[in-house]
Amino acid sequence: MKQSQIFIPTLRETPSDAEVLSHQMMLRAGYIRQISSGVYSYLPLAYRVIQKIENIIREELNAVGGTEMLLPALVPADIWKESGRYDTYGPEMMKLKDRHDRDFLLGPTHEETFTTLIRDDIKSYKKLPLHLYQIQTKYRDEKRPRFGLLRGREFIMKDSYTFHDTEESLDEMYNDIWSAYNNIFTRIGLDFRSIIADAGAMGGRESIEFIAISDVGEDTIAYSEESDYAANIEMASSKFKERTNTEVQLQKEVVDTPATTTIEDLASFLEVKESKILKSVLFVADGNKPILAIVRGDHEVNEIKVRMAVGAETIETASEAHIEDLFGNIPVGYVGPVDLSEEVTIVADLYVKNMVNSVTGANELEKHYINVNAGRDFEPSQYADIRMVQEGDASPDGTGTLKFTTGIEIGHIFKLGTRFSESMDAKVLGKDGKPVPVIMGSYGIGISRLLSAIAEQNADEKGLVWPASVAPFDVHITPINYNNEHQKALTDELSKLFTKEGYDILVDDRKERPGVKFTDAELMGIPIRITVGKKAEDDIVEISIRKTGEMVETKKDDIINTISILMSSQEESQ
RNA sequence: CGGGAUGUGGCUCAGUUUGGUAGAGCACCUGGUUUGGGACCAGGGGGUCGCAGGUUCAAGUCCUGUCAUCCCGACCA
Repeated sequence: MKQSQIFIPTLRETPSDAEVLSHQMMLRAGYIRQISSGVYSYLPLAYRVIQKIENIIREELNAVGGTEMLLPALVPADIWKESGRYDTYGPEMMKLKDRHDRDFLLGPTHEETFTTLIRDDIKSYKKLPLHLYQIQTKYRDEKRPRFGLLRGREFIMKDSYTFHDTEESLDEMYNDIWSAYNNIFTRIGLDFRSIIADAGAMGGRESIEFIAISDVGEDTIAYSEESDYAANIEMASSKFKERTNTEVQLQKEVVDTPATTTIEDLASFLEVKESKILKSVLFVADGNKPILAIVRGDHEVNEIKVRMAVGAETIETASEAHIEDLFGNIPVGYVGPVDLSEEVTIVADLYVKNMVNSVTGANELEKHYINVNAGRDFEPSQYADIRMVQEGDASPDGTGTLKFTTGIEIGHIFKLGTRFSESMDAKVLGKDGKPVPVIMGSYGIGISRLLSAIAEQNADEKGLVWPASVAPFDVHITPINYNNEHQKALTDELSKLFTKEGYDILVDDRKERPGVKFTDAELMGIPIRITVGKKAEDDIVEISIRKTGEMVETKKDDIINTISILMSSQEESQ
């Protein structure tokens, strides 16, 4: 393909509204343009990368039994009202009305639409399992779109849905898709991790997130340096060692503790370590059940873990009004688990088991108890892991310690169970002739976000550096002077030869000076560049590798061979 | 939604303090000279200064409102 015929508007300077490297480079290299906050046009180069990514996804999903289809992005509100998400999904949903004043939305995800389809057309377990997927534009009215394609309001997503009559069938397909995802991200050349994630948000029970490691990522993950354990920080746990504390249990006492509403103040006032204090945080589960979560003073409560421990759908920190209701008019700093009303469920972190003679709020203004012991002075309804892990904690699998890193969520798979089939009444007849709700899974890959993730991991100060598997072209031929007859003849000959061999070729036939061609080529980031210059008369050209900057001269007759060696070493190095 | 910042030609920005009727570099067009790392010379096109209202003889500049974009946070997944 000739460069003069493609729309590649490169910029010499960095647009002022781009902060992160991938965004800057994709703008400068002529891949994307912004049309509105979080809404982008994909120019020809970006679209070629997208198509390459899509084809890798198709190959891998088709290999595990998926079939591609396409649903409308425009969704009638009715089916979202059926599932209950029309009211709960929130302001991220792009809502609109048609001329008859009927409610519609632009799909942020498509569980409802797929479930409707299956409900109406699948009546027997014999038609299951089924894995359907689509590649489609999704809409989420994000509060704060950012970082170019990383968090957009309109974005391209691959979403799969699977339908099953048994849990075993779901497990099997979920695992197949999990490994397909690993293949996809590996082929794309990403440094990524699959991590344990929170499935609660989608109403499911098990979920894995795929995270591309990156400094600009919005997710924090905890991982073991010595094993393959990795989890979203909200889901991460650490290895808990129960110790038998030989310290003698002392008599509980009330002490005056004026103006000590924080753990820090209390610790310095009483001259004890923060780890000697019981931290109490009041939550409200499912809108009405008060939960008092207890963790060690130097630990933080993890809301999601509390929610899971008590088996609640939703959880939030209690409002001041709620606290006053239960404890009277005292600051939260004086709240504690001793002598609480039956109404409040006490959940204690595992580490509380190791604590003896602790300090805790006396539920009275400016007073704390000292020498409080769980089991004697209060009885938690359960002990559970409800703390945020900290860097340096032991990995839960016993191998290595936990480190934190940030990353970009590029894929997410969920075992949904019957969350949607029950609310939307999607049932099939089982072997025994009785209707059973269809068991579902859903599986997403953020395709447009992948562009940014790849670019973040593969750009340098000169521009983008695409992995060979997704590069918009395989080889970039830059004749120094396309008007020179030798150079033109050799360029055209090589172009034909490569095309015949199955390579995607971009020829810079523009009447530009060499410096312009080279800097543009480096911005665009095609893996291999062939420079046709003065030695064209002798059928000699230069091959340069974008990633390493390495450069070799080669004769025309050896070129296919040389390139295929270089390409395969590129693939391997990923 | 809270905090911060910015809107002047396609891009980067100056001009706003102190009001006097819009500028530079790059990009673009024409001609010429150049041709292995963002060339040079000459000529040229392109801007209701985000939008609306107000003050004033006069507004890019002052006032009020509004919209948009970006960053931090919160939120969401």
